[in-house]
Amino acid sequence: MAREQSLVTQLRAVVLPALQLAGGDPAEVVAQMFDSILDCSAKAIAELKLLQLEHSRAYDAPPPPQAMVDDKWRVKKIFSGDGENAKANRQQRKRRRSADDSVTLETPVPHYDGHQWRKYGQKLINNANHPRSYYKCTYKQEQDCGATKTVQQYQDCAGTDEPAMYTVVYFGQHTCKPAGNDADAAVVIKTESTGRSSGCGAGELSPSDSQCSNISVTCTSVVVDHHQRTASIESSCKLLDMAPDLENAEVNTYDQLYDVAAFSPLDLDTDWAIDAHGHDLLKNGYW
DNA sequence: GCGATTTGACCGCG
DNA sequence: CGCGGTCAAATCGC
Repeated sequence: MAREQSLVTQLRAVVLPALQLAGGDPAEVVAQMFDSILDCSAKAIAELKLLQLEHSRAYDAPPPPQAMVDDKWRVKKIFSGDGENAKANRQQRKRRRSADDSVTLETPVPHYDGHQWRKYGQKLINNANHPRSYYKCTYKQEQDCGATKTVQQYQDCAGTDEPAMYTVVYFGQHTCKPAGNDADAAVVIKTESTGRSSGCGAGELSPSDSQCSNISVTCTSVVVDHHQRTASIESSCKLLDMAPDLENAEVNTYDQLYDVAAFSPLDLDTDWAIDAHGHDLLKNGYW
């Protein structure tokens, strides 16, 4: 995947200048397509890295979630705490990160890692051109999930064809289960017309950010059930313009299944989970 | 109105 | 004392 990403980036650098010389709209459309391809591969890489991390932790005597959280944070002052003083309460919560137990990832699309995050801070860091953003798991409150991450851009993309690159550092481990996720092993491919570009997941990036693709998507929902090896199109969408006979179609082979999926734009903002079939593929080295 | 983001203040650590 | 991480009130936006 990394190799593919590198090659696409190189191809982009070759093709785009030529198209821009020719002038016209195609250059813009092609640029958006390249961005979308890079978005997809970066998300896949991020997901695989996280999965790899979770696997390696599973084999390395995983501590109970709460113990992990407690080990990760060091609290210097513990106040016996009748809570009479708001400052004292805040001090009790003050913690400092340990460099251990963190995973660093470099990616042009820092938000597509399969989890939902809430931004809680932004800070200018010494000797850095861009601020660092701080995120915690959306489900921290409800499910006491201790996962956090920081995102910092380290490569300027202004005036170049290179995509902006971000350093993403993950701390802690997700103990949450995203809402509305059934135990069912079906893969749900869901996209919707939000007007928001596919490249701007958490809304952190400015509209001018080069990672934002302006390709609009109106496909609303495709459900793929690997158990029954069927796919049904749940609502009409642009997908049907490309393949009108797919509506309510039954797809009986995996090749057809993936053909359907290939027409469907990936929703990179949605939580993704690898289903049982995916785990089999992983186990057998197909990915 | 409510959830998410922004931003200045606060705090611990080195 | 400076830096980085977190908090929480203010603000935004749907």
